[in-house]
Amino acid sequence: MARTAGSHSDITGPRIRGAALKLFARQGYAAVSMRQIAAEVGVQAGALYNYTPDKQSLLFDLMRAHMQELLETWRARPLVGGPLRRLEEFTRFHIRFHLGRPEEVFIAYMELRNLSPENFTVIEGLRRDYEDALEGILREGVAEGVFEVPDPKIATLAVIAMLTGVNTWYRAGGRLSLDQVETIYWDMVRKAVVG
Amino acid sequence: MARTAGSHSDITGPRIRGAALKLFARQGYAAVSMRQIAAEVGVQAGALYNYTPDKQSLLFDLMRAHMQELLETWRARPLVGGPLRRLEEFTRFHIRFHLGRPEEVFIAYMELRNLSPENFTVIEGLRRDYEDALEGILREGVAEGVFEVPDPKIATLAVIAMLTGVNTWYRAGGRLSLDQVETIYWDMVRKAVVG
DNA sequence: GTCTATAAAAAGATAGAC
DNA sequence: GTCTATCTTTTTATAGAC
Repeated sequence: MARTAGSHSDITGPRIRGAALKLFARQGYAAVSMRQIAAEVGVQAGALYNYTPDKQSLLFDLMRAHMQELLETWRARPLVGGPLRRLEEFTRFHIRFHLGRPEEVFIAYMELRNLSPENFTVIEGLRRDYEDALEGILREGVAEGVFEVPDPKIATLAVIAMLTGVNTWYRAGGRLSLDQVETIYWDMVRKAVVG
Repeated sequence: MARTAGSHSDITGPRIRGAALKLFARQGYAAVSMRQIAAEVGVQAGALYNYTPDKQSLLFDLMRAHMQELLETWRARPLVGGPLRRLEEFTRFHIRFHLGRPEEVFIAYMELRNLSPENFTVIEGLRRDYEDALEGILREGVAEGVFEVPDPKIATLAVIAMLTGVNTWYRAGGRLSLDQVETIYWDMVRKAVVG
């Protein structure tokens, strides 16, 4: 059955989000024009407005989808073992998830200031939920005497900053396998929080 | 002695750099216009071009000055003690220096992609020099058997990422003093690299 | 749903008066 | 050294034909 000429609504939407993801990650939200996004997709700029009310929504939708997937993927994992085992799970999960989505991660960290105030509040809430997952593990470990952490909140932020930093240097096909990288970071995380 | 009307070359230059620093840090390089910078200084946009050839040079000069001051301040410190002592020095120095310059640090990390290729190469070289300072300490500690680090290069990047992360949450006048923050991070760094 | 065309605003940078 | 004025380009977003 022939498709109506010019009708591609089922694929154009995802392609627009994909183009925005790629371009925002490479050049930054403010430096990317709607025309560039349209050119990447292969349509004219005006057509974009059938899929997004404005440029801001494009950014917000990307960031929200990323943060929600991060949270839901973590929460869907089976809860096994004590704090030490779960901290290792978190460490390896965080590295693997983030290295698998470098563009989304880059945008999520770099473009917070380009969100409208209302959108910023939403994304900050999701980020906070994710941090709470790690903080819960650390507090549990402290309560059980497994971890020695003077300030669980700061340790949470320090560990996440350290782990996320892997995205700045890791490239697939490099000197170390993903599993080796996970193990090296887990070694540092474990030693840092175990008394 | 009366000054020539409209002549302020000795103070306008620094004021332009200060305004650019503030605005680039808050809104991002691409989102800031030359007119905004001029308004912040209290001059018209055209006057800026007496002090900078273009917007790109404004960004580059800020980043280069920051990285050079970071390197020179570190190198000016007396070299005392063994690897453990020097790692503590580095940790406390890094936190104190970075928390004292939140805007410069933010720009140095967020605006790399807005540098021209040639300017990017220069800044990356300075950043690499700074990383080498820490890597040297770690390698020395490994050689002396004080540190147990499977991969000094990765440990360098991990430690710097962790320490720089303090800028995302620390605010003067908060629950913890600067010295307390330094001590908490030093505790984690020490444990992470000592076998 | 996509196109062309355009409105309306803002951008980087320059020219020339003072 | 700073100003006003302007050139030239680019921007986001919309209107209306197909």
